[in-house]
Amino acid sequence: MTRRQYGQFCGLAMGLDVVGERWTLLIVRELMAGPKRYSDLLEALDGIGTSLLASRLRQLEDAEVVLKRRLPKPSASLVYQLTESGRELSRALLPLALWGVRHQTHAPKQPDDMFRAEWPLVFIAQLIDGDVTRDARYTYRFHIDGSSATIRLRDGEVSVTESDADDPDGDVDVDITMDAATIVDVSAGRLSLTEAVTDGRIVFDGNASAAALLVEALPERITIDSGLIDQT
Amino acid sequence: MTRRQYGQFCGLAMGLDVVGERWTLLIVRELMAGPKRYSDLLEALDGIGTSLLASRLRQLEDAEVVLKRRLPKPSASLVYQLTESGRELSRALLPLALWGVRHQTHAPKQPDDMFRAEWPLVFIAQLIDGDVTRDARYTYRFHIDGSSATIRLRDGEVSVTESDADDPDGDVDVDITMDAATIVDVSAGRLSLTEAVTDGRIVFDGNASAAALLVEALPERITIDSGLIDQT
DNA sequence: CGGAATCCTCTTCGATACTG
DNA sequence: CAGTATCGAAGAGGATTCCG
Repeated sequence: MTRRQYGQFCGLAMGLDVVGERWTLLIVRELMAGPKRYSDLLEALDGIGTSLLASRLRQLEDAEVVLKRRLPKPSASLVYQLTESGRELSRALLPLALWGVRHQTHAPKQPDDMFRAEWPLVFIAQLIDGDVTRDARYTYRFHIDGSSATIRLRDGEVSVTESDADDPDGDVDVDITMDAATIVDVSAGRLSLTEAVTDGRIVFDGNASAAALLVEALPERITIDSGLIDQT
Repeated sequence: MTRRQYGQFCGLAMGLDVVGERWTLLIVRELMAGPKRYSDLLEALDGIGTSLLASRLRQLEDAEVVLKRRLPKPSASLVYQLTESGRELSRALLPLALWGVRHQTHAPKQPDDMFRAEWPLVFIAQLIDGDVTRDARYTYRFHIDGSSATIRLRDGEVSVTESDADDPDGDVDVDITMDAATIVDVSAGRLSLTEAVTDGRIVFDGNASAAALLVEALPERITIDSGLIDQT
């Protein structure tokens, strides 16, 4: 069984041969918030159908975008995670995600739309200026429309993970609360970060200097070019 | 008939709801080389099938990524072209295309792979540094594996168009010849521009200072981050 | 002739059921 | 928990036909 390919000698077409099918890039997005198990993916990607997920994961493994790994001792569960190539792909998705949120926000939020706090955060995390956060070791827990996710700054690295809202996890420095419409307005550049804060649409609670550092490390206003600015 | 949507309140998912279906992004890539007629698109996108092309164009019009326009007087033919939103999308595709060419070049080139000189050039043109070319008015004709395309620098703007190799078009300043493997190696960063020139894999013929300007305006070596560097 | 709509076949997707 | 098997529905590919 040979998958449908475009048969074009072109970077975009070759990329789409690998990650252009339905659901594939959303699986990659899920794994941008750390390694996940098969059933985590199945739960996050409502509607995917179990055999299609299995098939997509196999394709991504074959393309060396994703690898399957058995977690050490206590858990011993199988997880899927991004390879180096997968992480490079995830950086290439930021401009596309910013374009999508900027041009394609139909209604503010359909009542039956799915939403997870990690979805915007894996992209916004890419906008954090590493020079500003180089020596910081802070943990931010976001609460957005009933969903929670955590951004950690460690040794100049930024990581995003999902989190249960009532997970004790005592190392949280700042709790940040907003609704889904707000983070989309900010992501689309319709609302600047300070506007959102002064309007009370984003509420910080906890270590004030940690909160200030995060605001300083993010662009004041996200533009379509934010994803194009070199972050080295 | 309601199109298949992901139903997720996420920028990437919303973007893919519009441009994530088969062929859609390749239609956008075609229009990055200027307005084209229906039958031009049908010819360039081998295998698409006429009714699918019509349907995709209608979706892109509805999403205001593409618009249909009647050309003035003499030709009076219908052309499709990118809107401002479509041009922003095309900028967001550069990192994805660079990822694709870097990680997914299977064999050097399958003998039955389609190829057009404009395909790599619409992306490479985005890497041209506008500060360097601000006052230049040069025309470069590329000849790659039997296919030709033209890059024009005008008033700080860069445009790419397809061109018939034997089109007289007397305003060409430099002819640039290479094979498809070379431009892919350069795009993937496996070969630097000066290496390619000194190895004779890229041959310039014409106005030497125009040629030197183009080389100066391009990155010496294309990296996965080249698409992420702000070009303002 | 350019720009499609129709029809038919084949493939892919989505959902449910089932298995190691 | 991590998938495979199955099957009806939707989408894609190719040829032909239609319209202005």
